[in-house]
Amino acid sequence: MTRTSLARYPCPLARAADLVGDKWALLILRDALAGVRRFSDFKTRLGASTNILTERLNHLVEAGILHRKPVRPGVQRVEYHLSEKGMSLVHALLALWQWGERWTFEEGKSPVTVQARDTGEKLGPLQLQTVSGRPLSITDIEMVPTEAAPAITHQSYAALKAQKA
Amino acid sequence: MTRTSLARYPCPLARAADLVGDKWALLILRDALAGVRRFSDFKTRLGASTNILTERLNHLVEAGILHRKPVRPGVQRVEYHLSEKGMSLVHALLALWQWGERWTFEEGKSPVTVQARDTGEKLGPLQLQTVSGRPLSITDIEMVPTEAAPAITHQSYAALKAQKA
DNA sequence: AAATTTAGTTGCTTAAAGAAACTAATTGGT
DNA sequence: ACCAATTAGTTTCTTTAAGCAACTAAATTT
Repeated sequence: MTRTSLARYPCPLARAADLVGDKWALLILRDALAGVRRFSDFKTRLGASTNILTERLNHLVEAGILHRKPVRPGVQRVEYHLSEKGMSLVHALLALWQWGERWTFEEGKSPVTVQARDTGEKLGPLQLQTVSGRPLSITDIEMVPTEAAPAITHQSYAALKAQKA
Repeated sequence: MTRTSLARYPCPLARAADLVGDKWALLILRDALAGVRRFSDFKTRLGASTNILTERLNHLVEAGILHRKPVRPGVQRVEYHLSEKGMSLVHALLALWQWGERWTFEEGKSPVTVQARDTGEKLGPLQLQTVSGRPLSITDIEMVPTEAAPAITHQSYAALKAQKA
């Protein structure tokens, strides 16, 4: 009865969810993107207990999303830095952020917001587009299997559960 | 020792994470966006046990993300439909999806992808922009407190944990 | 050099995840 | 119309993980 791991599911969303689909992980990433690096700072900002925080940070490090770096050379105390892989979660975090502003606060009542660094302008919604830059609306897209998908697509994902992490 | 609820945290991301920051919720939403409506279809596609699925669907219904609708008038069997609130999670889901394609599969090996419905073109990355439409890169943005934020911003979020859901 | 802060580890308790077995409506076949 | 199968759950039980508290060893401050 081990906990279901989505790491091997043949779906990008499932695999992403396996790594960051968790409340604490999302909050850690929020703070990391805001520049937080130290264990104690994460702790006070999140309010999570140390064992939980330790475990989540280790997971994110194993996943290559965070990097452990000595605070100064020669010393074993570490800071947690975002890797490129971690940085590129901004879009997802920001999308969730904007959704949260729209649906979990009254209009204009969000206590903290994201804005353009240079002019302070508010952000608009993330724009869907094709690789060539043609803008799309949310009804213009569809999920389709690729050539890389053998029989699995039309099978049940349940079969995957045989292979636990 | 109740589980920490993020529902009252003064942060849009925390509140969003409270509602959808969970593996099963994300997978349910993925399938809902792909057009799945029936309990049994969710079950076979997710491979979750029925009690878990029941609980998650109920949560999403309570949160106003899904709607329960009788399959036909006069009958008590229901289908789960996305509300507008649910639909507007597309950006977040798609951002996670794209991150998953980039970082959890080899190039071009994702078995299922999202594309433009009309031409089948691949999607490009979600584009950050200001309300006026000026494109921004991920380093051009910053998190800032608003006027709606009283003293709380510089306090620890830990204090919030006193108020459990 | 002593006191404090930082970054954890260990042990314990409660809550949630997961499996399996069961039930009541609804639907399909003959 | 009747019986079998499917659908949408509920209930019970076991295992895993969340959360708290107390402790420890480096590093930093005074």
